Amino acid sequence: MNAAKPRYQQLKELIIERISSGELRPSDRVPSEHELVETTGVSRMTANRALRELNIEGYVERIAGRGTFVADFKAVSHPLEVKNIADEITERGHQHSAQVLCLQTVDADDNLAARLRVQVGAPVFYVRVVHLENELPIQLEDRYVLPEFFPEFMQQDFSQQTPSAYLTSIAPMQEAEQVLRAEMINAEICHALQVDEEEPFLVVTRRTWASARPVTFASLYHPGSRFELTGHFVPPGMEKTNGAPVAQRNETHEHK
Amino acid sequence: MNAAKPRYQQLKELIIERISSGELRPSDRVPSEHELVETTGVSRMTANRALRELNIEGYVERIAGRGTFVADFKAVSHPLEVKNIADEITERGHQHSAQVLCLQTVDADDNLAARLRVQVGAPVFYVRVVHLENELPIQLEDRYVLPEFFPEFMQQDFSQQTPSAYLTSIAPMQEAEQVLRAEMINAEICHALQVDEEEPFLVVTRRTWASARPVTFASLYHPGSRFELTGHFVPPGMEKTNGAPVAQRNETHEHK
DNA sequence: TGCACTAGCCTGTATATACAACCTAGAGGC
DNA sequence: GCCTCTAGGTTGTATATACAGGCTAGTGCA
Repeated sequence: MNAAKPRYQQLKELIIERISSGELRPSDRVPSEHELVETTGVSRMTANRALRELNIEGYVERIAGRGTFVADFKAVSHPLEVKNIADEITERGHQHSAQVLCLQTVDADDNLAARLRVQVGAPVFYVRVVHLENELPIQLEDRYVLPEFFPEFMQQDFSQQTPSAYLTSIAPMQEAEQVLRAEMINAEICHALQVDEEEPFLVVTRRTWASARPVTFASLYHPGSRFELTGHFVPPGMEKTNGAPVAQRNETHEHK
Repeated sequence: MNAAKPRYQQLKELIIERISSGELRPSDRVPSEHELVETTGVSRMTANRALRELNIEGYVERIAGRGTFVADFKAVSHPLEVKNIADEITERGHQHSAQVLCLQTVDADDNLAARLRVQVGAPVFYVRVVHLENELPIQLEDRYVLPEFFPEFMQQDFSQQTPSAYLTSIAPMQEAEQVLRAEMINAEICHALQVDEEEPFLVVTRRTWASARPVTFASLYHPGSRFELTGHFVPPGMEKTNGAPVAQRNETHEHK
C-alpha cells in the first residue's frame, strides 16, 4: 500500500490532522514553507502549494512577511447555513440577547441516541436557549452535546456566549448535516417565543461532526413571521473582480 | 494603470470572460496549457495554475490526456440550494412529472419590475408548474423570466424539461440570491398542491443573474409535510480522505 | 531614551525543466 | 476488415531557482 497520494496532498492532510487533533489551535503558527522543506524534504514550491490550498480552503490564514496561522474556525461558510445567530444579529446592527431556559444532563432516548451514536440512556448535556433580537424572540435553540467532547459545557454561561460559539472555540467542526423544514410547533415553544399557535415555524435540525463522530445535535425553531434565511451566491474566482468591466455588484440587500 | 494583478489571475479572468460571454460554451475545449504558453507568453506552470484553479472553482473540467473543457453549469453547488427538482427526485429513485398550469406573457407590476430591474408594465414571461414525485405534488414553481435573455422560453414544453434545466442550458448562472422562509399560503396554491389550508409551507424565492443583471425570479412553494431541504457539508480538502481512519461516511439519508 | 534603518524571515509570484500517467488517432501487421 | 501497438499531445506532479514585497526585531545612531 504505497502512498499513491501526491506529496502536496500528504502535506495538507498532515497539517489538517494536526489542526483537527487540537495540536495546532486557532491563531497558532503553522510551520513556514522553509521549515516544511527542511522537515519533510519537499521543495519549497510543493510546500507552497500545500499551504496555499489550505488557505483557499479556509484552514489557515497567510500573511506575507509574518507567516501562516491556523484560521479561526469558519463559523460555517455556506450561504444558507445558519451562522452564529449572535453574529448575524450584531451584523445587522441590532442587539442580541439570550435567555437560558434550561441547562441540564439528560438520558438519551432512542431518537437522540441514534443521532449522537451513543447508548440509549447515556448521559447527554442539554441546553435550551431563546435568542432575542432587540428584545424580540427569533430563535429557540434545543441543543444536545456529547459530554466527553465538551466536559466544561455545563459550566458555561450561555446568556453571554452562544452554545455554537462555545463549541466551535473548543473543537473544529469537521462535518455538518442539516435539515430544514416548515412545521407547526407545540404550544410550549410557541409560548417561549411569544407567538400564537397558528404560527408556521422554520425548523433547522443540525448535527455536526468532529473527529469522525457526531458531537452535537441541535434543533433551531424560528417563527416564520420573524425570520428568513438569506443566501447570496457569487461563483468562486469572481469575488474581487473589480478590474473587469463588471458594473454594480455589491448591492446584496437592496430589497425590502 | 499597470495590471497589478498576477498573470495567473489575468489568465483566469480572460478565460472566465470567454465563458461568460458565451464564446466558450459547456463542453467546448479550452486552450491547453501549451497553447496558452504560446499565445500569452507565460510559462507552463503559470498556465497550469490558472487552469487548475478554474477547475477547482468549477468552471472547467480537466481530463489528463484529453484536455480542458468548459464545465456544465453547476446546477448550483451549495448544500442547501434547491437544485433542479427533477434531478433530486430521480436521484432518490422516484418518478418525476410536471404539470404546466400556466404559460403566458404578463406585464410587470411594481414588485416584479423592481426584482428584475425592468420598467413597470414591461412584458415578462411567466410560467407556473407543479412538480410531482411519484404522483404526489411537492413543489409549485412560479417563475418570471426576462424575454430578451430567453426569447424561446414560451416555445418550451416544461412538462418534459424543468424551467431551471432549460435556463441553465441557455445561459450560465453567474450569481444567485435566495430567501427561505416558512409561511401560510393562499388557497389557490394549496388547492393546486392538494393540501389543506392549514399546511405550513417552505417558500424559496430566488433571483439569478447572468451578464451582471437579474434574468429570472422564481418562487418555489413546498408543503411542509412533504418536503425538507437536506444539506450535508464536508469541509474542502477532506472529500476524498479515504486513507485516514474515517469509517462510514456516506450515510446521509439514514433517518426517516 | 527615542528614533531611523536594516538584516533576515516570510509569503507571493514567475520561470525552466523533468518525468509520469493518461488518452487518442493513426500506422502497421495480421 | 480488424486488431495491436505506438507516437504525440495533454494533464499531474515535483524540483530548483529567482526576484519582489511585506513584516519585525534588533542594531546603532542621535
